[in-house]
Amino acid sequence: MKLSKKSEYGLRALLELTLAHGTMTLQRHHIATRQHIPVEFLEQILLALKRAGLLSSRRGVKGGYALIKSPREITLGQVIRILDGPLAPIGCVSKTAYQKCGDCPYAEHAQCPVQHVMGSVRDAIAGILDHYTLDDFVSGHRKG
Amino acid sequence: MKLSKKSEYGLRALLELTLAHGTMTLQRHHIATRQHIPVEFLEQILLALKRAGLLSSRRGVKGGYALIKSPREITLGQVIRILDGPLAPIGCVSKTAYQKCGDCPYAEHAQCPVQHVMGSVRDAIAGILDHYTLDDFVSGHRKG
DNA sequence: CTATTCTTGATTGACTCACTCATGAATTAA
DNA sequence: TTAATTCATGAGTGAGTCAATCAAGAATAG
Repeated sequence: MKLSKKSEYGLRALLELTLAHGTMTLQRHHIATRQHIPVEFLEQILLALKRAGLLSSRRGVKGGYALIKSPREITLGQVIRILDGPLAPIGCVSKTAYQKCGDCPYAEHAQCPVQHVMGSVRDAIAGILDHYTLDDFVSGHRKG
Repeated sequence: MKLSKKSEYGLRALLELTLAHGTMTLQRHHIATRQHIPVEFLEQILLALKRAGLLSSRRGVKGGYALIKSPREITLGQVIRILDGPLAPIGCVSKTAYQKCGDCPYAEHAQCPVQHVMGSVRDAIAGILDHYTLDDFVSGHRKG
């Protein structure tokens, strides 16, 4: 039930990129110093987000990263799935990365009590994170 | 965002103990074979649950484990906290094990956007697991 | 006393987390 | 064209966690 540093850093980096959206590109060291994130680690994160299609990048002197899509189209759920994998607490209730549980004696029947309650937990988590956009994320920040 | 094997096994073991509640004690090998759990690993789990006050145990020939409290008084939230630690996805939103985040630039202001959304996630998870008792757990199973 | 069962604590191998480093490729300014 | 800057790729590392496994001890019933 834990959010990794990778995802936390990723969200904080996207916060900066959302604030800069439309006006400028941000360099990794800029994001790193503003958000207190180790640069080399941040780099992996930004590249993963780029490969997933959320960011564009340019190399060289005036290079940097920028959001490709609108902050309203990117949800925290997407971001966390990219960086941390599925939201579901257990593979057999994941909708984006289902995995049959091998050792569970109820595996075949779909009457597994663990599966039942963990399904609700998954839905609750996804219900929040898949409807919370980067735009919501920064507006909470701006207002606060 | 993941449930450990330890917690999963713990819940499945408690399922057996709940079904047997009031009628008999169960031995670890019995639980282990019925639920396909490695005995030695199960042992650690049962002992942790005992230390936490959920189970009683007896040694010797007619020994075994039994639930101490009523299945209506034990929630899955309690169990998972014992075996896996806090439900909160991040320390700074945990109610049972709060921890200030060290590197977050918003740490002091309580306006941290990550904290805000993860607080809702924590509440959603705890809202389910802290109201779901062992009794609910097995009745879903019995009916299903 | 003996077999059974829980109890305690140590140990293990594989894996993941959170970085860190080294090297290469693109871009721009001089 | 050269040098400086910045992203890109991939490998490596140390600490720690997960999921067991093992060994030796203590209580209980018969």
